[in-house]
Amino acid sequence: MKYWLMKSEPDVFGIDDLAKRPKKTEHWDGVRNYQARNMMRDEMKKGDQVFFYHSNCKEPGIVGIAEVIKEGYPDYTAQDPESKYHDPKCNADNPRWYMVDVRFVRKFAQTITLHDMKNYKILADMRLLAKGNRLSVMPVEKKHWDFILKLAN
DNA sequence: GCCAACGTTGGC
DNA sequence: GCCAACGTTGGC
Repeated sequence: MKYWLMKSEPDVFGIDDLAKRPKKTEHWDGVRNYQARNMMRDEMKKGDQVFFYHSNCKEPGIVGIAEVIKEGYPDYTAQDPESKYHDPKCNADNPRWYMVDVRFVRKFAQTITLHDMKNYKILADMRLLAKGNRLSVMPVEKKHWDFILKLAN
C-alpha cells in the first residue's frame, strides 16, 4: 500500500464536501498536469491512503485522510465542452487526462498546517515542502505519513 | 493582490 | 531542440 497527498482548494472542494457526498465518495477530476496524471493513471491503487490537503486558503495544510477506491480511468470532464476542465485536444480515443475515485476516511481534529510542518526536521525532505512545488498529487513517504499521523492524534 | 516558481506552447 | 512568452499554482 502506498501513501499520497492530494491538494484541493477548500473554496472549490474541501474535505467537508467529500464527507457530504453520497457514500462519502467523489471522483478527483480536473487534474491537468502530466506528472500528477501519470501517478493517478499508473501508480495509485485501491486501498492506498491519501492525505487531503487544503491549498490556496487561509490556513493551508493537511486536514484529513481519504482512500483510493477506484483506480485510474479517463477524466470525462476533459471531453465535456461545458466543463471548466474541458480540454479541446481530448476525445474518447485519446482521453489524455485521468482521475481516481476517493472516499472520505477521517477528518483531523485540527489541521496539520503547512506552517507546522516546516518546524519538523523529519519532514524537511517532504515533497510537499520542496521549494516551488506545485504538484497537486504527490507520493508521501511512510516515515512522513506516520509522523504526521502522530501529530494529528 | 503580488509574485516566484514552474509547466506548456509555439516560433524558429 | 532551444527558448521566450505566457498561463497557472499557491503561499504570503
